[in-house]
Amino acid sequence: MGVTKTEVYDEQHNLLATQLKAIGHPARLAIVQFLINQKDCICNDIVNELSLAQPTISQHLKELKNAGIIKGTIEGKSICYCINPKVIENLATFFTSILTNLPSDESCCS
Amino acid sequence: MGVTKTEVYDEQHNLLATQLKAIGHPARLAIVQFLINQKDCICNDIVNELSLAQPTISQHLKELKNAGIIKGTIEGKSICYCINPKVIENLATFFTSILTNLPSDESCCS
DNA sequence: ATTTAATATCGTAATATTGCAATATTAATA
DNA sequence: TATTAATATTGCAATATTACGATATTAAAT
Repeated sequence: MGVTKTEVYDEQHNLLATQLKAIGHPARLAIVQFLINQKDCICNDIVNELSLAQPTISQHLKELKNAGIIKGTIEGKSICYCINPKVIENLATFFTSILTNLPSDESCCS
Repeated sequence: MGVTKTEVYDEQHNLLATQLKAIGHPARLAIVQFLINQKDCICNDIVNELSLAQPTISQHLKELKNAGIIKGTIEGKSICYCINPKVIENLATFFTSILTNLPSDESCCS
């Protein structure tokens, strides 16, 4: 089949999964980290940085944008892509809350 | 092609991407959350909880295990699967560090 | 030793993803 | 308005993922 049965889970789950999946690719992770380190964040710089063709990177940027990880604004001939702090905050919260909810006594799998 | 060019990125990147990708699926996310809420964490319970067939869940558990997200120990007839706190801690750190490294002034994409 | 219950593996069909060359679009500049 | 530079879209081949039925394995219980 190959189709993820999204209808089985609730909205929150699917949203979170979409965001994690978007960052869960080395190219897109590299793009995210590049955006963090950079002040000016323009696609062509990324093309020079990563060993991927321009269309490939454009596609990855699109996916990151669809997932809400980055925002893009047209800036003349170029485009300015930036991290969307809210989504990152969400993800940070998700993982830290897992940590606090873990049973402190390792009764299992220890 | 369909092949991710992992050789283009460094080890750290690929590892992180693997872990994020593993959790970035609604079924596996649901499994992780189920494990958090549960004391006894046995596969058959998950089968009853999620609307997926047993082989499908077994496969997802395998992927989570391969990515190091969960650990499993045989417990008689059943298996006890648990969250691996170290990996979750890593991921939490990753996202919180992104937040702290973001430029406070929204000079871009504001 | 059989049976039963829990989980894993195999095989396979359907769909998704990755990557890129070719091409299109868009906006600044000459 | 032609040219150029930056990015997006299209089309496609190769591979990966998802899901599940059928079947195998494993260990407790009878």
